[in-house]
Amino acid sequence: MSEDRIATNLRKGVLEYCVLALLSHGEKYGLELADDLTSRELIASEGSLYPLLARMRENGLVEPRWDSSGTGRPRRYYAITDHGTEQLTTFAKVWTSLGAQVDALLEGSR
Amino acid sequence: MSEDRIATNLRKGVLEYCVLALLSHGEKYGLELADDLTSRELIASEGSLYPLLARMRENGLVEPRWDSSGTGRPRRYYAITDHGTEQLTTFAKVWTSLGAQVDALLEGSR
DNA sequence: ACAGTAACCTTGTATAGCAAGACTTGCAAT
DNA sequence: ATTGCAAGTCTTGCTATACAAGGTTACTGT
Repeated sequence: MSEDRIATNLRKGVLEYCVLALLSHGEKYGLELADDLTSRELIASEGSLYPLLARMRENGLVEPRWDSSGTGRPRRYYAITDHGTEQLTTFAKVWTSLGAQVDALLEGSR
Repeated sequence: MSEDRIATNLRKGVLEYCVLALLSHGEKYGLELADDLTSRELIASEGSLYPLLARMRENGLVEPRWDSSGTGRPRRYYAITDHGTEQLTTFAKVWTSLGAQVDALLEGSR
C-alpha cells in the first residue's frame, strides 16, 4: 500500500507537537510515549521518537529527569517546559489554519 | 517568528495532494498553480513546486502538455491522471484519520 | 547460567520544502 | 534597434524529519 508513504510524510512536523500535547497532562517516559503514539498511529517505530526527544531537549521544549526508584532499567521522564507550552499554542493556530485550507481543497474536489 | 518553521514542516506530504485537488477541476500551468497555492499559504515559493511537479510527472500522477498558442512564453499545462485521482482518494482517507488523531490530542491539552 | 524483556539510544538512508538564482521568451518603451 | 521588464520554467545546494535496523543496559524468571 502507498498509505504508509502518505502517512509518513504527513507525520513530519506533527509528531513534535503531539508529544507536547501528551506531556501537557503530566510527565511521561520514552516507551510510554512511544506506545501511546503507536496506538494512535502517529509513529511507525521508536526510531522516530528518541531522536525527536533529543532535539526537543536541546531546544528547551522538554525537561528530562532520570528516575531509578522503580524496578528495571531507569526511566527518563519528560516534562513540558513553559517554552514548550508556548510552542504548542502556536502550533495549534498554524495547524487549524493549514488544516482548513486542505479541507477546503479536498471538499472542492468531490 | 517560528510559525514559518512549523508551517514548513506541516506542508510536507500535503502539498502533493493539494496540487492534485486543484487539478481535479481542470488543467493548470505551473505559475498558475504557484499563485493559487501561495495565496492559500500552502507554499512559500516556486522552489517547492517545480521539483514537485517533476516528481509527480515521473510517478504518473499528472500529464503535462506544452501550449504555445497564447501570448507570451509557452506554458506547460498539467492534467491529473487516473492514477492521480486514485491517490487523491487514498490521501483524503489518511488525512482525515490522522487529522482526527491530532485534533483529539490538541483538544485534550486545553 | 540463560533467555526474555523493558527501556534507552545510535547509525544510515530517503525525501521534501525552501531560498536564491539562472535561463528563455515575448512585449513595450525610448 | 536596443534596452529593459515581466512571465514562465527549471536547477542547485541546504536543512530537517521520519524510519528501519540494530545495539546496550538492567532486571526477572527458570
